[in-house]
Amino acid sequence: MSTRVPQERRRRRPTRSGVLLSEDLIVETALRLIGEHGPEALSVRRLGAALGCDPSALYRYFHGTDDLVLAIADRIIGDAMAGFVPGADWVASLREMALRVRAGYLAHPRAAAMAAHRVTGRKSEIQAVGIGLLLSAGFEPAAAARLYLAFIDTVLSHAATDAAFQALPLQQRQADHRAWRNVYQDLDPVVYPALTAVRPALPGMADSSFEEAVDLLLEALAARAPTR
Amino acid sequence: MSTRVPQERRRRRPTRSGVLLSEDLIVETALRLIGEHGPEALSVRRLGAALGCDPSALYRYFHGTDDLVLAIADRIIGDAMAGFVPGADWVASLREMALRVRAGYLAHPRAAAMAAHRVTGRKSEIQAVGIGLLLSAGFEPAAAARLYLAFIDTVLSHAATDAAFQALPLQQRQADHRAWRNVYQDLDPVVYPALTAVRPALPGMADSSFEEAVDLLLEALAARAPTR
DNA sequence: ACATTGGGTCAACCCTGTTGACGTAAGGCG
DNA sequence: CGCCTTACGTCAACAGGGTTGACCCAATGT
Repeated sequence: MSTRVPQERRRRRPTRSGVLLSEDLIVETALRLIGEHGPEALSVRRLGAALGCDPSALYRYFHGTDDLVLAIADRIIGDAMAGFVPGADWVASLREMALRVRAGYLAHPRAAAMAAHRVTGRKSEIQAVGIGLLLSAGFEPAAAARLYLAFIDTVLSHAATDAAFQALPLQQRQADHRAWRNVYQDLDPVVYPALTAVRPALPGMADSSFEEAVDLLLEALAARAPTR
Repeated sequence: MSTRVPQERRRRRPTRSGVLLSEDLIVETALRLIGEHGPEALSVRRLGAALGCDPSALYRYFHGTDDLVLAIADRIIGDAMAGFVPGADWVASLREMALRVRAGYLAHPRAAAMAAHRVTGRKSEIQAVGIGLLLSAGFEPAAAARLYLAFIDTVLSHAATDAAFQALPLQQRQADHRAWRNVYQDLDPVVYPALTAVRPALPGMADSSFEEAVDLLLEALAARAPTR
């Protein structure tokens, strides 16, 4: 689960500035902090200051920074998938799941970039729905599990990369952008004749290949589906 | 490029302990440090100690930690792709590229996990070769660029996720592993009847879905290829 | 041989996560 | 109603982090 200090909490005591701490409040404040001032603005000390409590008070709710990050990741995925119900069309349903995951990450790019590589309970819940969709498509249980894992791992990874790029400071994003362009301008047309033909068609860095990748995966899955 | 302090460097002066600093030596020492003692062992101070120089000396070669990380990422990708030449079979060539990228990341899991989300010059070099392969497959230039971007982005992202998981401390890896299993054990068979059928077929967390995902992508690309 | 300056060193600054002791008030219970 | 326990907010301290500016020495071009 998200919280690693799972004891039932009674004995609430207001902080010095009158705030009643809670796991939810901490996670929400952390998300707000990250969203407003960037991912490096999240520190135990700053979070404590934003909450109006001593930094060490947070250790009553989370075992450490890692725990907090996991809770944040859980919250992001949970929000993104809230209210999702798979439909009759399994391909369309898988696509919607993928788009929801990405939307959730991009809604909190900097938080997602930090947390995306950790497996959490919420992420696992997604798996239950997804494997069911592939079973309904006629795949054998073993194949359904294997293929869905490949699908969702790819979606989560790709979405994480998108989020990580969005999370970079504008300066670095532009520098990375420039790096792409420079490569093509500096390359020798004799060595890479193919590239000169492509140059005008190169996609801008602003675009993401996420949807294209999802389409490719879904095409391959549909082609492999037994009943058609 | 990797180094953001690109001035030609003359005036070499041995350090107090007799070592001649260089960009390469620094990157190699950093990789060694990370490989031996984990990613959190990489700090300017420790790196200085390992090199036998004052920590601040490193700022003559890299503008800061971020620069250093970029240089490390560059080195990893460069090493992985060293000596690669695309063959006649474009599908096989793309697959080899994917496997090389992943192998490179897994060779330095902790370094890759830290650096994987940054775009670097080396990564761009890969693109030149890849787009050429898709052009040779008969794709239009615009489609070739778009599809290859989707392919390589996915491969890099997925490989980064794999590396990030390998980079986790054993304790956390096991905890994440347990989280997966628990979800299935705790789920209600009435709500998720599909899952109970799959349970014995669930893949272990040790396995990665990387190759399966690459196969799916390549299948979709082959199906879309004009000349076949 | 000299002037220039690259670059290694040192000290200092302020940040970080984390922990142990401490005490206060909230809640259960008689 | 009032005591006792203990959850939990607070405080102080520690070790470690990145980064910078001043300093100065020696390697280099002339």
